[in-house]
Amino acid sequence: MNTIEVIYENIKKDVVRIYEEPALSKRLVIQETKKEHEGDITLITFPLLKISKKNPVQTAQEIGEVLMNKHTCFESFNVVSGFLNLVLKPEVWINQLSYLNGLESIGISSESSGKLFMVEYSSPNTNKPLHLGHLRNIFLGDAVVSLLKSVGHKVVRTQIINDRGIHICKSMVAWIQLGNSETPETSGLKGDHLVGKYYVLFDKTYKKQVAALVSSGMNEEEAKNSAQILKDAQEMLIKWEQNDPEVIALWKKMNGWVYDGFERTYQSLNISFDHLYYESNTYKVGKDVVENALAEKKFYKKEDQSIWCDLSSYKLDDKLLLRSDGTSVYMTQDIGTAIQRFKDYPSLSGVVYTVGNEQNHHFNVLFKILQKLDYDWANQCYHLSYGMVELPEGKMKSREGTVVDADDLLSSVINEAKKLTLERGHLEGMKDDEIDDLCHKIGLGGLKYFLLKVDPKKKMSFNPLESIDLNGHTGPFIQYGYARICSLLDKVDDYADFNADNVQISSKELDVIKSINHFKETIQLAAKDLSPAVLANYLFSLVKTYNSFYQDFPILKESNVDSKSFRLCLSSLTARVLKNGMEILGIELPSRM
RNA sequence: GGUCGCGUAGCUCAGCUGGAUAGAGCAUCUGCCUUCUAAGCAGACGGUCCCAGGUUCGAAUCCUGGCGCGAUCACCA
Repeated sequence: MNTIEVIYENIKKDVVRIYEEPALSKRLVIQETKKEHEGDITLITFPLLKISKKNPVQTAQEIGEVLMNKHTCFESFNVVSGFLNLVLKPEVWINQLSYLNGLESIGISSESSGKLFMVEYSSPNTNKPLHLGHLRNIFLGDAVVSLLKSVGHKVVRTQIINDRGIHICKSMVAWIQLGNSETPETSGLKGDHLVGKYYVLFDKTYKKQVAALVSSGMNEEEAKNSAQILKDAQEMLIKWEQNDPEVIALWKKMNGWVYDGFERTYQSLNISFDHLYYESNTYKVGKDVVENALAEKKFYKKEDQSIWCDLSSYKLDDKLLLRSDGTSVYMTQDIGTAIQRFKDYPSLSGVVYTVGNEQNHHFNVLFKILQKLDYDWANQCYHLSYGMVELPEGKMKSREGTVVDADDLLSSVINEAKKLTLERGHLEGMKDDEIDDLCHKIGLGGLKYFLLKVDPKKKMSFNPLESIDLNGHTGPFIQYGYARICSLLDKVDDYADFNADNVQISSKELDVIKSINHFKETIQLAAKDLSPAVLANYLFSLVKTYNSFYQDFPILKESNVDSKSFRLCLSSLTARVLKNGMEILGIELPSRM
């Protein structure tokens, strides 16, 4: 039985009964007692004064006496100004520990909610390799998937592959004109890096051409529109939408390279997806819907044949949905994708779009358009917006070459982890491939934790040196705490049940139990807010609390069998919480490091 | 200019639906390895919670107005 939960409920009921005021239970504030005061549970009496018609101290005293008389779980109570602090008997906490220890799966819901969610994340453009910003997206999305699962939902992991549009054509044109038939095999480059190279080459050539036109007397505006290589790309996009076989063949070939490259990166990140959507398919759905809606007069057409959605009722500017040349834009594709998803999964309770906050406006508009199209699921779409990742010297800019490449970053954190691990020299007897595996876990875990510990909606600053650091508020700190517990538990064959009467519980042990007791509500909160950071910060503080206890009590040297078993139980439970929690964040815990 | 977001220690960040003396990590300094892994622990130093009003028993938290930073307002994605 979850004793603590029951006690909270009882306090509520009793206070309601004392004042015979059912509406009270909503206004009651019951919380954990702050460290600096004596007690476990605190009831704040200020909201009750109007009903009790007494001063705060008298009210607290009155309630305290009733609770003490009625229940056996309280040792004592004290009143500090308006705060009623209740002290629980130690055995209540020991019982709670036994209860938690007996749970099959601690913190994670074993019951299904019956709801199905879809989470979209990653979704990179297929013209550039992944960078640091994508990593925040990927780790965040993946952790949100696990959070939703751990509160009982079913989840479909998805990404939309941005495989069409003018940006793809740019790489293709550049490859034809400047590529010398270079392939990943001949160049030795990972496919995504190779295609990215031609995207950059396009940009360089384009700028050169614009500059040439300007120096020959054309004004800049005009030059930007008439550079030959840009025209070539635009022409290619039209051919692409017309299914020109040659263009399609090249497109398939180059996209294939990119996918191979991404797949390799995903593998080393331990990431996978259940269902992929391709813009090259969904833009057609979008186009059809737009045309039908036009016929129903939900949208309108301008003289130049472009099609628009009127959003003035939402105080937003009108939005273009089909260009005058008939090709579709980003928004058209996203409309199609959303519709396709609810067609494929009619029982969806929600779709979460993990996309950077620079697109807040885009999603705002998208959801409004879907409402305008009368889809009843439009309000089940949620934009999980996250802030940009910046470097100490400022924003990442591809033009200035300050973009942090995902593959490079990953291998550098793993190398660094290896260097530090070998320096410590605690791994005697471990094989080389085991060490490599361990260092991958540490490096990747450190990186994930670093990107997840910050509130998603805030922009964050990424310090390459600090991310690799293994001290302080980091993933490896938590991994290390876990490894130490594993090593401790390794040294005992088994530990018996303990007799609660023979256990003297210290305040540090109490802190650990209380902290563990918060695990479930932390997950629920994190899932509700779609914020893995809440969980990440919780796990860190749990390790700190545990370490503080661990330091003071040489568990294996304890002569009292019950005390020893109690502490081992506490340790193993902490390890289980850490394992479950870190798994949700997508971080593996090595049992030795 | 309009809209949205952010502003907490020297730096990076916590602070749940308003609650008691605002917390961590890094950095700096001091202790602790003959004791279960010192990637650790204990302690010191460090704050006008951007500013000004308002709401109330009580505000870092809610409201209004400033200031600062960022994003966005594309026939780019």
